Amino acid sequence: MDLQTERLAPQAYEQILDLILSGKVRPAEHLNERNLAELIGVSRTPIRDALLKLETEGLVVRNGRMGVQIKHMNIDEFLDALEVRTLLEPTMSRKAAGKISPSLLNELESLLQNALSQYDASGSGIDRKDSRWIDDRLHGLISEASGNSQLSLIIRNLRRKTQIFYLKNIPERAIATCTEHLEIIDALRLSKGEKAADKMFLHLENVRDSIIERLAGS
Amino acid sequence: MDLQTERLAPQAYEQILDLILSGKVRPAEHLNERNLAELIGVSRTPIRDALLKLETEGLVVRNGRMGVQIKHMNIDEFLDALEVRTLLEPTMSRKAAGKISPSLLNELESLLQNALSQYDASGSGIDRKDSRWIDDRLHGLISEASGNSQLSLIIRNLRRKTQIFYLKNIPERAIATCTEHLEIIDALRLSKGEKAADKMFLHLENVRDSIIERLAGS
DNA sequence: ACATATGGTTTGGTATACCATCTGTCAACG
DNA sequence: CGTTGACAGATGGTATACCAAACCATATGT
Repeated sequence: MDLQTERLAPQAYEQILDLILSGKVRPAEHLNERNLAELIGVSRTPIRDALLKLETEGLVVRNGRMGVQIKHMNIDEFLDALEVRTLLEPTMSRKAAGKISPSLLNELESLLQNALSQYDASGSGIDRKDSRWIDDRLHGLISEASGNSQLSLIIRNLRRKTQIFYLKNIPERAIATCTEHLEIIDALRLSKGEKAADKMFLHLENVRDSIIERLAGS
Repeated sequence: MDLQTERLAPQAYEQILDLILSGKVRPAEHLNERNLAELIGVSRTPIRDALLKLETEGLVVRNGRMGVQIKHMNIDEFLDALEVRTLLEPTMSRKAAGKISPSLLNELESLLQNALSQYDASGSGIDRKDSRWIDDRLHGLISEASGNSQLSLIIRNLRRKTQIFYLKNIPERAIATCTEHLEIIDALRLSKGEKAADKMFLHLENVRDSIIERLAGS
């Protein structure tokens, strides 16, 4: 194998995480360590490290000798995670207001405007990978700016769990998400912490409602 | 080795966790996999599994080839964790009120009364191991009763992090903690969610203040 | 035809071998 | 005496060997 200086376990982790969050492997699908090892081109050891980490993060479950599979999130667990996010992310936004740098806000705004105009042009919705990347960047930067490291870690983990659930989100929600995010950015830019918290709260309520509505319809 | 039916990694995890939380190994002390393996009587593999899990839970840090050590929590990280707990645990208590069974409340109350009378008798404070066990049971049962699985997981992890920090807590706080916990239990027994949330909030404020005061004094 | 027995295959858990790198020490040299 | 360089030991990361359990499918007996 290559140099030890570039550790293999983190790379395996990223690749497996991408398989999960991009929906390339579906919940209930069984993975096994040897196949993953061959796929990624390393031995079982880094794969096990990665799976172990994913397990303690709650993204996969390992069923004894029945292999590992993506954690199946039922609606209750999803709502639980979203409820905690609703407790934390408005507070996070309030704390971030006035601390996050204008240049970062500009970057976020242009990302969002870009996605929106891309949608107008194509009419075919926003690529989910792009959408997820922008979401991660936005929530990530805001949580960093909030200055509470624990908050950042927890929210990142919770967001992944909710992402697993709505892998096939509705295109219209992607648009609404953009505009709601823009409102949050506006509030942050004006250093209006309370308003940012409100907007974040409403955003999460909308996410919840759209999921509930979608499940009721099916 | 023994049967595979009893997996070794979880046992190693529990033992190492106890070493950490009981203060048998101090922050900054270096651990290495081979010594731990010999100490616990298994090979390196289960040890690595356990350390990996502890790392992703944020309780230890692994510095490349410089071994692993208990994560050193500075005051800021402690306050961050406690701030998140202050956001979550009152809500948890509110949700638990009216759901937690009276028999569990009775069990908790007798545990606390027991600890208090033991203190009165000996005058030498409450054994830290007992104290921690009661704390875990109380917060654990309440978070379970809240019905939000994600909340339980997050709070358990946060509590461990704060526990690492105040390993040598002040004996008087142990007493105050008991009485504050009893107040929370009372509120829960009367199904007064709002009061339980208030009491939990005050409890966490007191924890924070006592730590800050103690650090200022030294 | 159905239930049970059985052997072989697959899988994760554990142990161990190996390697590249880091650490620490000691000696040689300025 | 101080600095540096090299060598030996130790350490974590990775690969691999091995095992017991679980699974599957075929065979066998009733």
